[in-house]
Amino acid sequence: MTRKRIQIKKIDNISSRQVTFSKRRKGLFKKAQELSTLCDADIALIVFSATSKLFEYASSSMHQVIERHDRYSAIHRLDRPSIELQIESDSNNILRKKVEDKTRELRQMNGEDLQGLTLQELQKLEEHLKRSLTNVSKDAKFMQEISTFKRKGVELMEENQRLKQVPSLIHAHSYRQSSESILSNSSNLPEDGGSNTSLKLGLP
Amino acid sequence: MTRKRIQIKKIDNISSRQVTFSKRRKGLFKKAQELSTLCDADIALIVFSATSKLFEYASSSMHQVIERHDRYSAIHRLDRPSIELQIESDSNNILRKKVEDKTRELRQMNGEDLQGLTLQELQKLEEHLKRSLTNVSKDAKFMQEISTFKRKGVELMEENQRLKQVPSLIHAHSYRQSSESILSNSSNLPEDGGSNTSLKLGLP
DNA sequence: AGCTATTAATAAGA
DNA sequence: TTCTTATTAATAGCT
Repeated sequence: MTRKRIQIKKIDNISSRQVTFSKRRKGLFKKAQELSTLCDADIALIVFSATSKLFEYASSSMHQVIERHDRYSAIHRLDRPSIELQIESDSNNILRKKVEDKTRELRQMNGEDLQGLTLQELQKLEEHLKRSLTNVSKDAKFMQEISTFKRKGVELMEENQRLKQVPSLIHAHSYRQSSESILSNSSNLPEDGGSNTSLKLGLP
Repeated sequence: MTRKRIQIKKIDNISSRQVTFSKRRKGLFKKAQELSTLCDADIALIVFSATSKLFEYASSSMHQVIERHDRYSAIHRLDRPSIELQIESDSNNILRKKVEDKTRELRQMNGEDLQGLTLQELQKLEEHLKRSLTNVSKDAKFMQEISTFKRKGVELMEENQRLKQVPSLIHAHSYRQSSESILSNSSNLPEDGGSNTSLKLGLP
């Protein structure tokens, strides 16, 4: 991926090997992090350099991923040092549980991962989403109306400016007429939707 | 690295997320093994998908690397407790940020905390919620149907049991009649909703 | 699963 | 180590 294609075999020259190690290690960790973020994956990456220096990355916690891995690979015989577990199980564990919970909640709000829910829970979720949708739709509609009003305001001000440059003799007459034509023109607002908008102004 | 630059955040669309996961996972594993070969590093990489499937790579043996990692961090914890603290607070901060992000996302999914969003973002959220609601409603309806069918099944079996104790002379006659009365009775299913249920059975 | 237009990573060199 | 740059490698959006 550079000036020249290279063969994937151990780099002979020690200093180039070290340079390459730094660069590629950085790239590898970045990729791991990106995969974790993009795809909601739980990742642990452990790298020992040829000189036995440790570099590590874990999307959640190293211990957690390793534990999970041990559990997953059915051949787990020795328990991890329990002291570390005790220590870890402080604020970190609480936070991790929070992240887990919220992640699940979000997935369910997205309509994924529903198979664990009872019918009642599903119906509650459905109601919840309906309420959320109502809120969001109301806001979206409101913002749409606001932008329409803003546009109208600009049009009126421009019209106003033009009229101020007209000789004062016919000023009153043409002002009234032009304004009316604008108002009756491009009005996309529903009749009652627009009429009570002022009432909503304080809320959303 | 492609047709378009992407933001590094969780991919909304499920199938794109899965596709990206496969592609990038493959890339990540390749990079890990290249680094291992080129620089003589000892590497372990553990990846759990969002659906909890395990993928792993180890340049030597997974167990060996994990053991080595545990030894290393144990030793360095004794030597320099500050490193451990540093790592702790780092991951703590990351977790805290995660909780924060997900909390905000959830609030917005609930229709709260919307004032920071643009009209476009609001409309996207609205669409998102509509899609979620559709998913959830579909699931809920499906489960409702399932439970209706289950109930009917129980009724039919009970009826069946009773009929088996009736003298065989009038057996065929009463069985047919009674079954029909049950079927035409408490059916709350919409006509078309019920008709294609068999097609959905494999999916949810 | 493939195919490319693009972006991202990085080998060399400074 | 860091920066720059010429190239190669990875991959996002499509089909």
